[in-house]
Amino acid sequence: MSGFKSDQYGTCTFTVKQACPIELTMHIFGGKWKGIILSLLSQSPMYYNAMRREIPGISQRILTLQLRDLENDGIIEREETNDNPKKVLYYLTALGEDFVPILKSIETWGNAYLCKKNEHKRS
Amino acid sequence: MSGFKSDQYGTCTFTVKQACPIELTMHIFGGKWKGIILSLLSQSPMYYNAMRREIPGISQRILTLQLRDLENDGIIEREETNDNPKKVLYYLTALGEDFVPILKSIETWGNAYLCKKNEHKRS
DNA sequence: CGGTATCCAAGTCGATACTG
DNA sequence: CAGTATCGACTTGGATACCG
Repeated sequence: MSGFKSDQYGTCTFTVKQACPIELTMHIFGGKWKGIILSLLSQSPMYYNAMRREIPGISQRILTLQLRDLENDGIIEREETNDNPKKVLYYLTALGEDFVPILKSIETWGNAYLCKKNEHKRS
Repeated sequence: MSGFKSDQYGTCTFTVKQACPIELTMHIFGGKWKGIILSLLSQSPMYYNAMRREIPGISQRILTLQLRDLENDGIIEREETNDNPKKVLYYLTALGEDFVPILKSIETWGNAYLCKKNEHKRS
């Protein structure tokens, strides 16, 4: 992806009219871990450390980065508790909820794809 | 994305079971121009140069690369004519066709997103 | 017409260490 | 607990030139 900040998409000037929102959406959800994050948050709101535990292999830096991206793009929101030390709860916005059905279709397609590939290997 | 070749996904070992096919799918369709390419091919099969004309700003190298990716992942196929000079027709496979409805949902979501963002700017 | 080859810039991820 | 800072590695995309 090439140097776009989310806010710049408002002035997108593609001549292929319908392609632009697709690229935008793929850019928003295309981070390496964003699918996992979204599918976790689609089940219930979740605290930062709970997410880390549910996503083995992700580093603190990367989790924070991806969460910031999603927050800046209006897909999730964060809410700090008053505990000490504080905890931060993440949850989907309405915009994020709207994407969940699409995420499910994507998951379904991916599973079908894996099946077909495995068929190929066996033959 | 991190060094995965498509074929390696068959041995994916994520503990978050459902997240893997999502990441796989986003990886297959996540290239910068793949959305545009797919939405063009969803309308009709298309020759290489016709695609170039319909996607202003893409270079030959990149178009070829993205087409190769999609071909290797089983989303599109190519067919050379016997003309001289030869022409190459690209078209969706069944697997690719299956993704078209999802692409439409993604486009719809993206348009809704752009609307909301523009509302924000005006207020 | 439909590509390759080369070379470079930018983006993205990751490991590690440190902090309020 | 939930980050930030730094630095390095790899991937992706782009400009340009050339080829069968």
